[in-house]
Amino acid sequence: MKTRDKILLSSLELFNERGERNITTNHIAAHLAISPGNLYYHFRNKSDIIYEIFQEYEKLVDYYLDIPEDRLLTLDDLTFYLESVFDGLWSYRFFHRDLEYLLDSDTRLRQDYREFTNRCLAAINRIFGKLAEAGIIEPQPEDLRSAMSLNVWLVITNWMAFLKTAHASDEPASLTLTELKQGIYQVLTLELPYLTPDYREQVLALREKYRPTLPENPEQNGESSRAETGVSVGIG
Amino acid sequence: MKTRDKILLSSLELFNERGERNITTNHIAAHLAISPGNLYYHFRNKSDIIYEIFQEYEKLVDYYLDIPEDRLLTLDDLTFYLESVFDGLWSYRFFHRDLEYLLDSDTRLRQDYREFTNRCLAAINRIFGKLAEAGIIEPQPEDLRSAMSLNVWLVITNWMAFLKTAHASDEPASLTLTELKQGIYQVLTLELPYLTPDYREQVLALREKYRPTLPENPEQNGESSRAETGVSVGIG
DNA sequence: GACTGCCTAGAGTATATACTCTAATAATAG
DNA sequence: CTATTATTAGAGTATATACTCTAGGCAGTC
Repeated sequence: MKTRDKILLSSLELFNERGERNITTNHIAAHLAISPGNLYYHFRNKSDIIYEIFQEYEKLVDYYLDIPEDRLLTLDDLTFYLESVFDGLWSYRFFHRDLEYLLDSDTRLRQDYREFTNRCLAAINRIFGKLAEAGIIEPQPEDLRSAMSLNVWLVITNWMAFLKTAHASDEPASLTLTELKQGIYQVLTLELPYLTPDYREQVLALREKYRPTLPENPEQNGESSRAETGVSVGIG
Repeated sequence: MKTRDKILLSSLELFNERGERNITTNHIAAHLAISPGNLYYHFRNKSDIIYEIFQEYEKLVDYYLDIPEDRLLTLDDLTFYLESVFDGLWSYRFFHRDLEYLLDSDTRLRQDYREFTNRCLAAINRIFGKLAEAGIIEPQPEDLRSAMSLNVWLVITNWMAFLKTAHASDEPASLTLTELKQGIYQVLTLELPYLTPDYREQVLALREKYRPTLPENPEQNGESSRAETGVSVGIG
C-alpha cells in the first residue's frame, strides 16, 4: 500500500480511537514508523488529511443513500439504509466528535459538510416520501415531513455522543458497533406513530431487534471483547 | 466582584464565544488583565474552572426542571420547561461543543455529567407522564415513553450543533438565542402525534411560534446585530 | 509598626505541536 | 549508465500551552 494511503488509514484509525484532538501529526508518523518529513511530503497539513478522510466518508454515505426512483421501497430497504448510515457513522466516528472545531478550522470542510447535511436531509425526506408511497407509513404534509427528517438526522448524529457521554465512568472510550446500532431503535421510535396498520407489526418487530440491551447483559455485543458497562436508557 | 468569580465569568464568556479548545488559561488572564499566577492562585488548573462552570449549569437546569408533584401541568408549564432548557443550553453552550473531550479529561465531570443526563431524562419522562395526566397527550406505555424522552433529549442537545454546522460558510460563529429556540419547534414536532384532540390546536399554535424563519428573512432575530445567513431547514 | 493572611504580578519553564529544511536514497526514463 | 524525479529520514524550529515560583503589596490587628 502507498504511504499516502497508509497515512489516511492510520489517521482515521487513530482519530477514531483517541479523538482528533489527541492525535498529532507526529503521532501518526510514529504509528506508521515514518518520519514527520515524510508525512508532510504527502500532506501539506493536518487539515488536508482530515479533509480527504471526510471526502471518503461523504462518498460512502452518498453511495448508501442513493434512493431508487423506479421502484417502491421495502422494509428491507429501510433496514439497509439505517444499517448503512450507522456503519458509516461508526467508520468515521471521530468526525462528529470534533465537528464544530473541524469546520471552524477549514472553510472548505465547512462548505462541503453543509452540503452533505443537506443531501442527507433530502435523502431522509425522500425515504419518508417513498415509504408513504409504499404504504408503510401514512403520507404527511411536506412541512411535517421536513421537520421529521430533521429530527431523524438529529437523533442519528447525536446518538453516538449520547452513548459515549452517558457511559459509566470506568471505561471512557468503550463503544461497540452493536451498541451504536441501537440508535436504529430510537429512529424507528420516531416513525412509530406514522406507520400504517398493515406494516405496524413488522416494523415493531424490526425495531425490537435493536432494542438496547440492559446493563445486566454485557455479553451481547459482537464487536469488542472489552468489558462493557451498559447505558441506562430506560430511566428509573 | 471577587477575582475568583470574575475568572469563572470570563471563562464562560470566552469559552462560549470561541470554544474551550481555542481558549487558554493565558487568554483568560489576559482578558481580565490579571497575571497567570493570579489565575492559578484561584484555580489549580483549567479543568477545575470548567468543572465549576459545569456545576453552575447543573444547578440551573436542576432548578428549572423541578417538576411539581402536587398539581397538573399546563401548556404554560411545558413552554416554561422548553424555554428554560434552551436558555440554559445557550448560557453554557460551550459545554456541549467539546463534551466528549471534557469528559475524557476529567473523571469527576464524566461521573457528574452522566448523573445529570439521567436526571434530565427522568425529568423529561416525568413531564410526559404529567402531560398525559393533564390530558394534553395520550398516555403511552413506559417503554415508549422512555424512548420518546431519549429522543427529545437527543434533539435538544444536538440542535445547537446542527445550527452551527449547517450554517452557511461566511459567518462561522454566528448563532442567536432566537435561532436556538427554534429547537422547540423540533421538540414539539416529536410530540405532535401523541396530542389529544382537546389540545392539538393549542400546541400546534405554540409550535408555530417557534417555526424556523426562512433564509429570505434575516431581520427576524432579536439577539445579535450580526448579519445572519439562515439555515435551510426545509429541504428542496 | 510589625505581624499575618490573603491576594497579585510577572518572569520563567517544561513540554507539546505543527511544520520545515536539507540531504540522502530509491525508482524510473532515456 | 546517467539524469531526473519521487520518496524518505531526521534533525530542527517557532510558537503555544499549562502551569510554577518568587517576591511583594495590601488590609486588618495587636
